[in-house]
Parts: sequence; structure tokens; C-alpha cells
Amino acid sequence: MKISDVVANYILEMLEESGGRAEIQRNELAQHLGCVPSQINYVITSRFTPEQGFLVESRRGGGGYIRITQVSVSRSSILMHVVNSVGDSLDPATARAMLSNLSGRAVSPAAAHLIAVAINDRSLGAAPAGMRERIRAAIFKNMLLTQI
Amino acid sequence: MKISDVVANYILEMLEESGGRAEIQRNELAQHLGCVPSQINYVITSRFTPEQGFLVESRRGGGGYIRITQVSVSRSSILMHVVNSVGDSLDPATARAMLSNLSGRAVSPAAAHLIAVAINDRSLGAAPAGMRERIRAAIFKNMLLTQI
DNA sequence: AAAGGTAAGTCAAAGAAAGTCAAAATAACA
DNA sequence: TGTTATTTTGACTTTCTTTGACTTACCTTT
Repeated sequence: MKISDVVANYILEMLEESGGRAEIQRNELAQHLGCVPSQINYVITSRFTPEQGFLVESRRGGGGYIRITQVSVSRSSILMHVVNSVGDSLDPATARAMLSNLSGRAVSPAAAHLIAVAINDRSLGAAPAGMRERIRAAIFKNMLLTQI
Repeated sequence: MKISDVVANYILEMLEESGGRAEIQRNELAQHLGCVPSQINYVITSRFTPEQGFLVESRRGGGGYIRITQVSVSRSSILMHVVNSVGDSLDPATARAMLSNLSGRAVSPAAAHLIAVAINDRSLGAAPAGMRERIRAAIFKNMLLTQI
């Protein structure tokens, strides 16, 4: 069996046990499962993406961690549909439409508003035009996955 | 748990109990919490800065002390102050410090978390490294302003 | 005023932990 | 079988924290 599957299953199990929220120590986990630390990164970037309903946050340095949160089942059906329809680029009009559709259903109106502000052209003005929509997509997906 | 968190929490608790004014003895506190004295300085400079609404005064020599005062001001002026203190560039560490200070005071913990996700390196990964901090600053300020 | 003691401040090195990237190895597939 | 996609690895980087040696400031006593 592939080591990457072992890692993924391990994390999945942690998520299961903790109701959707796992905090790992990269080096420790790597050691425990007998792989190189960067393997953990590979697994995370390839299998714990927003598209699959995961939000990943991390910190370096002493006391560092990687935290993985799984979107809750109750919100997943609507949310994952939207997240997956986004792709890696998102224009303002589509974003607006999606948000207004989601607002009050899978995300609170307050959160929807915050998301709208985060990805509007004022916020992203500093981004080179070519990348703006890519950045917007990433922010959008990550924000949708955070639990309010 | 990180020793720096222990120190920060201890100070925060003192502030809480005394209504926003704590006076510590650096060496004594270090000894009490089991760390080296300069650790206290590290915690103070990284987590109790003016930007985050703290005033720090100190005195050396016999009878020396470090006094930390939490400036109590209205929600909106806390926000405005923070917004104004952010230039057109914002690094992740500073952002984190600001958010953790704002959380529960001027913005709800949920909103603080949403903001944190919006501006973390995962969301901003698509942005060229040179512009990431500019974009982060813009998003951060815009999001805070919606909370007023 | 000088000296001695007491406390805080500074700074850089060492340590801890995660991130990146690309080469090498393997697996999947046409 | 040859080609492409996925996985594995490890060297190097970046970020954050801890530590300790050394410095500076203030107070007290002579």
C-alpha cells in the first residue's frame, strides 16, 4: 500500500474521531508513520484540498502545527457543489451570484458579506490583473470552508 | 503548550482581573513561570504592542517593574486605530498578532477567524511573493472596516 | 560623588517546526 | 513498450521561539 494512502487514512481517521478537526505535528507524524516530513505536505496538497472539503491552516516554528478542518456534513452538499464549480479562477460577477445564493443557507449573511468584501476589486486591487481571479478563487473557497 | 503562550495568557489574565492594568516583576515572573527573563521581553514585544492596544512602561534597577496597560477605547476606534496602523503592506505575523488581539474585543472570534483564513498564505498563495503583503494589507483593512 | 547591588533591555545564536522545489523512482496507461 | 502522471525523497529555506551573555538604568549606601 502506498505510503501516501497511509498518511491520508491516518488523517482521515483523526478527523473522524474528533468530529472534523485534526491538528497534527508534521515531523512527529512523519516519524510515526515512517515517511519523510515533506510527504505530509504532498498528501495534504493532493488530497486535502478545498475541492474535497478541507480547510488547512498551519504555523511554523516552535510549537508549530498543521490543522485540518473538514466541512461539516450539514453544509457540505450545497457548499461542495459551489466550491467545485469554481475551478481555479473566479470573476466578481460569478462570485457575487454565488454568494447571494448561499447567503442565509450554507453561510450566514454576515459571513457572506465578509467574503464579498475580501474578494472585491478594492481588496484585490493590488493583485496583478492576470492573477486576480486566481487569488479570488482561492480566498473564496477557503473562506467558504471556514465554519462560522 | 508553548511557554510564550503561557506567559501571554498569564499577563492577559492579570489584565483581566485588574481591569486593564498589570504590573509585573520581570525576573520574578520568569522564575514563577519557569522561563528565562528575556522570554518576557519577547512575549511583550511580539504580543503586547501599541498597535494592539497596549501601553508598556518599565523601570530598571531596584524596585523595577514592567507595567502593561490595556487602552480601553470603543470598538470602532480600536478598529480605526488598527486600520490606520496598517500601511500598504502587512506580514502574516503582524496580522496574526493584530487579529488575536482584536478577537473578542472589536470583532467576533468567528469574524477574526474568517479574516485570518482570507489572508493566510494558503489563500494568497497564487499571488506573487512580492505583492502578497500588499494584497494582504488591502483585504485586511477592508474586512475590518466592514465591522464598524 | 562613587560604588555596589538590583532589575530591566538588547541582540544574536541556537533550536524547533513547517514550507518549497525539483530530481529520482514508481505506477498507470495508451 | 514508451509515455505520462503520480509518489517519494532529501536538500535547502523560512518562520517562530528559546536561551544566555552582555549592557544599561535606577536605587541605596557609603
